Order: sequence, then C-alpha cells, then structure tokens
Amino acid sequence: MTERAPNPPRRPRAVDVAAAAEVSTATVSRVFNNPEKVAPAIRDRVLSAARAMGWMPHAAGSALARRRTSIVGAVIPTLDNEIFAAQVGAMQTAFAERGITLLLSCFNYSQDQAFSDVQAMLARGVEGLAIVGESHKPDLFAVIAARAIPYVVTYSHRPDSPHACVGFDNQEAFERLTRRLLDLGHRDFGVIIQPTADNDRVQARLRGIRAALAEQGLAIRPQRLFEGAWSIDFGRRSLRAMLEAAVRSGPRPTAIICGNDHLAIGAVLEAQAMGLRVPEDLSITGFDDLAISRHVAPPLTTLHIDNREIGRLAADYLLARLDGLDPPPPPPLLPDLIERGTTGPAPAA
Amino acid sequence: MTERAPNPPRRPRAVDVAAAAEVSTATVSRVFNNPEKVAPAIRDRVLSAARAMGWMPHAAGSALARRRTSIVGAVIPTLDNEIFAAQVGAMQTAFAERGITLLLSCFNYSQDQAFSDVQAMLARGVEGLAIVGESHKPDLFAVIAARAIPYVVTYSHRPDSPHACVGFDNQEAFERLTRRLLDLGHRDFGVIIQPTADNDRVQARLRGIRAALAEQGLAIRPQRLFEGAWSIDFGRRSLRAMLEAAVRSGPRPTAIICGNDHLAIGAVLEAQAMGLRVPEDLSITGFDDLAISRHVAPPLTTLHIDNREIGRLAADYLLARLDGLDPPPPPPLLPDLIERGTTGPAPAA
DNA sequence: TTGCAAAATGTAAGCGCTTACATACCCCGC
DNA sequence: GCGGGGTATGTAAGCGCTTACATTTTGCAA
Repeated sequence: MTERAPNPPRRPRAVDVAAAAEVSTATVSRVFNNPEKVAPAIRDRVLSAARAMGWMPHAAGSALARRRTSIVGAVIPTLDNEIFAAQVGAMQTAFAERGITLLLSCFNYSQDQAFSDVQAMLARGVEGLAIVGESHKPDLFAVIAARAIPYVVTYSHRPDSPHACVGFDNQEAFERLTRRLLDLGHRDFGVIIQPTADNDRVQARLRGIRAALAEQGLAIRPQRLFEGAWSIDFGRRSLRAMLEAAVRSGPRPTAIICGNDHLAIGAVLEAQAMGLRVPEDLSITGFDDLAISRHVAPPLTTLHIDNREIGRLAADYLLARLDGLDPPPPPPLLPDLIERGTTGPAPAA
Repeated sequence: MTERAPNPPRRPRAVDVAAAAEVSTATVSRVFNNPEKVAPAIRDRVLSAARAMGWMPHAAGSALARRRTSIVGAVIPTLDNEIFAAQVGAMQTAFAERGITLLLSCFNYSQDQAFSDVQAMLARGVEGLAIVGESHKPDLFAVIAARAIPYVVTYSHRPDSPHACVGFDNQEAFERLTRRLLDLGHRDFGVIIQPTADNDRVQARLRGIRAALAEQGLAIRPQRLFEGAWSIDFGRRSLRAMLEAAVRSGPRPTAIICGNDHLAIGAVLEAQAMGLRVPEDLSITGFDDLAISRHVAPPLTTLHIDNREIGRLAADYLLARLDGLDPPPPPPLLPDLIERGTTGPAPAA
C-alpha cells in the first residue's frame, strides 16, 4: 500500500564500494591510498565499483583518521589588489600540485578580522599558514605557535624579524628609490602613501624615505605627506591638494613618491590635468609595477615586485616544512628599480 | 632514570576540555553549539577551560558528526582578472557572515582543470558550488547533480539555460553596444576578443556583435577579427596588425569592439601610438569597466558590470538553497553602457 | 513535605575513513 | 611433504565531534 519514499540520494561510503567490489573497506582505502599494495585484479574491481557509484573518499573522514587535513591557509588583505591576487594564484597552483587545498582569508586590513580568520582556519585544521605582513595582534602569532604549525610571513622582510619571511625589505627598497631621486637633484619631496596604521610594510616604506632624506639633512614636510586608502582617486586628490597648497605658500615639490602604482598613476593623471609636464616639471614614482604601469603615458617609474615568485617561494617553504624538513627561509627578494618615463632630473630652480 | 620525552604538543580535544571543566563532552559541545541549553555557571567554566587550553571544535570531527561541512566552492577562471577577484571577494564576505568557508578553484580556462577541481571540492564535501560560465565538460554538471548539491552558474545568463544563473546576457549586451556604434554611423568594424574555445560568455558576445551587424546586412571580415589571450599587449598587437593590413588593402575600420577593457586599453594605446586620434579617427569600446578604465586618456567607453553584486547574489542564492529554500534565481543583471571618450560619430568617408 | 514536569547533564552510538595488527594464502627449497 | 617467508586481504580500533535518548536535578504547586 505505502509507497516507499525514495530516500534522498545519500553520498556513497567506502563500505558501499567495498560491498559492491566484494572486498573489505581496508582494501578500498588501500586502492585509493596505496594502490601498489593491492592486486591488480582487485584494484580494478574496486576502481570500477567506485566509479559506478561516484564514490571518492570523504575528506573529513580521512582527515580524522589520517590526522592530516592537507589544508593550508593564506591570509591576505584583499583580492582587490592584483599583487595579492597574483600571490594567491601562484600559491594555489604550487599547493594543488601536491594535493593540498588552499584556504583563503581576506582580512581587509583589519587586525581583528585577520585574527578571527586565523582562528577559523586553525579550527579547520590548516597545517600551515602564509600571512601577509607581520603587524598583527600579538595573539595571532601566539595562537599559531600554540598549535605548532609552520607559517610564513609574506611581502615583508625585515632583517631582524622573528618570523620566517618571504618578501623584500620595504625600507631598503624605498631608501634606494629615494636616493635615486636625490641623485637626480630633487630636494623637495611629496609623499602619497597608504594608511600606515597596522601596516608594517607601509611603515617601513615611510621609514625608508625618511632615512634616505635624512642622509641629506632633508625631511618630509607634514603638508607634503598624504596618507589614505590606496586608489587612483586618492592619488589624484592628494596631488591636487598638495600642489594647490604649494601655489599659496612657497615652492612646489619636484618629486612625488607614492606608496604604490595606483596612487602614482592617479598623481600623474592629476598633474597632467593641472597642466604640469611629467617628468619635466614633476617626477613621480610608484611601487609594485602593475600590469598597466608600463602602458600609461608616460610609462611609470616604479619598483618591480615578482608577486607570483613570492607566492611560489612561500608555498615551497611551507611544503618543505610539511615534509618535516627545516629549510632556511629564502633570502629576501630584491625589487627592481625600473626607471621609465615619470622621473627625470629636478627642474632648474 | 629515563627522561620522559616531552610529547609533541597535541591539539587538545573536547574530552580534555570536558575533564578540565568537570563536565561531559556533550556539555562542551553544547556550550559551543547551543549555549542557551547550558547553565550560565557551567557555560563559563567550559568556556574558560577551553580558552585556557586554546581549544575549539575541530571542523573535521564536527563535519562528520553533524553531516555538514559548511564549505562551499567557487570555481573561476583566474584571479588575475580583477572581475573574478571582485566576485570572489564579495562571495567570501557574504559567506563568512554565515560561518561558511569558501573554497576557491582557478581553472585557468581549462575544462579539464575545472572538472578535476570540482571533483576535489566534492571530496571535501562542499555543500554548494558557484561556477563561472556554463561551457564545461558535461560530466561536470552530471557529477554535481549526482551529489544533489545546489549550484549556480555565474557571469553568464542565457535565457534558456538549464542552470540557475547569476549574471547577465552577454549576447544581448554586445548587441546593444554594437547597435549604438551603428547608430553613430559606423559601418566597418574590427573585433579583438578573447579565445572563444570553451568559453560560452565570449562566444555569446561574438554572436551579439554578429547579430547586430546582420540587422544592417553587415558582417565581420575575417581579417578584422582577432582572437587571443586577453591582455593589453594582445590589444596593441591586434590593433596594429589590423591597421597595417588596412593600409595595404582598402579602407580602415572606424570602430573596434573589444572583448574586455584590457584589450580595449591596448587598442587605444596602439592607435594613439600610430598617430590616430581616438575617437575622431577611430572609436574603440571595451567591456567590464575596470577601475582604471575611467582614468585612461581618453576615458574608455565600456559596459559596466557590478562584479561584487554578482558575487553577492550568487552567495545569497546558494545560502537560501542551503537553508532548504528554493528561491528563483535572481533576474539577469543589466550591464550599463557607459559612453566616455573613446567613441564618437564615424568619421566622414 | 511530596510529586511531577521541565530543565540540565550525561551516556554512548555513530559520522566515514585509515591503519596496526592478525590472518590467510602462496610459492619454494629442502 | 613440510616449514618459512613474503604478500594479499580482513578485522577492528580509533580519529574528534554531535546528538538522540536516558538520567538526574531543579523548581514549584499542592
């Protein structure tokens, strides 16, 4: 009388495959994890039974039994910046080759967010962690240490950092850049930079600029320092504000150092809109060497970072640690100073 | 005599917390999953014991017991394109609010890769899937259907698609764009577009262009159609090749339709480098409205897509399905035609 | 005080898999 | 023909958690 309701399609389990292939679950498991340990005939039987019912080992079960999740986490500020997207893409590729799944967190430059994301990742059982930057809640590294899992800080590379780092020395890079501008005769600088709060990389960049200037007895005048969310727009607005102020009170800066290429591109555009020639009247530098940067007019002088390389190296380091090795973290990368069309000699006073 | 080797720091388990708080593991679990069911005094005891030993429920164990993983997967071509990065970013935010972890796959426009990534995700127990585009191996959708998990196709929205879609009608969008160019008097078109193989969205765009042209009895001449990996460079090279060929044999095209903004930006740059005025001599259109597009000179005429909105809608749809609802997928989005500075009336012959 | 329903807690059975160990089998040399 | 060693398979004990159900405690009316 009663229709048997068709049970909802339930995920097949190893025992179902085992039954179909007339073997034990141990053998099923071996076929998928140590195929060389099972006789070819049986192996085929299991494989086709599995294929027929669309079975594959459920990761949660095997993670539990194996006590390995094969998950690692990447913690970045945002995917909206192509430099981090590239880093993540490269890491994912490297991990996928080794059968490891990458979990992603975008913390939006919020330390609280980063901390809770890391907690969530630990709950998911990540076996390694790559984290952008080292200015995080102290708890963050404590919590990781408590779990004793390998991790690496990316995109930042202080010589005396307590963490394994894959990146470059932000301060040194900006010192180098600033010195080059000094060599070109510039003495009056403007700076447009990302928010320094909670961002060790940006702080280091600013330190780099200041250090290089200090060598010549120079400094950044407060009204020449603009700090705000990186975007082309903020670059434009800051450049305009800086120059309009200069019209009222004294000489213009001759060189503008920007915290990244977005800001620099905005600055170039606005300078041109105000009728200034770049680089004849004003030199402008960026940082990152985005895909677009060589194509803008004039092409942007900037420092080139190989973001995919950062991702790859970070993944390799973590992979080695997962294999039980203890390799030294790779040496710092060296950003390339690429002088294109937005920098030139300081205009004669 | 023998030193007891310090056991490697082992992840604490629920029973450890239970012992410390002098309760059963059931209570520990309840404190974390149904806190209102346990007396405040005990709850605090458990919570502080947990905090003291840094315990939190291990996701693999709870996934198994609960038969829910709280993971969903996003399958995109690549993070290198900011449109997908934005979509993923928005999805991740939406899911995180609901305690759901996003797993990411970048299939690099390879159907095989997409298929095996989806398999891997199913093995991880994803409870939902968002997939860019619908031109995939037929197996891919079959495998998903076999698991009976909700999914949504993003970035594409054919009226008669069998899938739930969140996106826009690529064909219609390019028809509209092309008609506008026809209204401006253009009759001789060039097209620079992404590879059409395995890419339903690009195919639809090309169909849209052809359909609109056909209404006027026009067609794309083969030597005016360039297809290749999207990049500024490919845009430049294609534009140059097209124009150089035109010098030798007959009139120049007056309008170039590009498959996305990268290609269009390249085309504009190269046209300018060749001494053509945009838009007086040549109109050029893009698609996507990248962040940079309004800033190039002249600012790019393009269609604006709200990629974050796509991500949000896809997440909302999936979330509803996970809640057991069966909402209709959202209506197609309508890309905005943004006429900026790279289009104008066709030059007088 | 007693009794009863409701609330709080505990007990224990899985969730789906892997793997140490036990068992069965096979092949050979003597 | 027998024993030994190697190989192929099976048995069953967890991995860390949740939750149905059983048990105990509590609050309160009579």
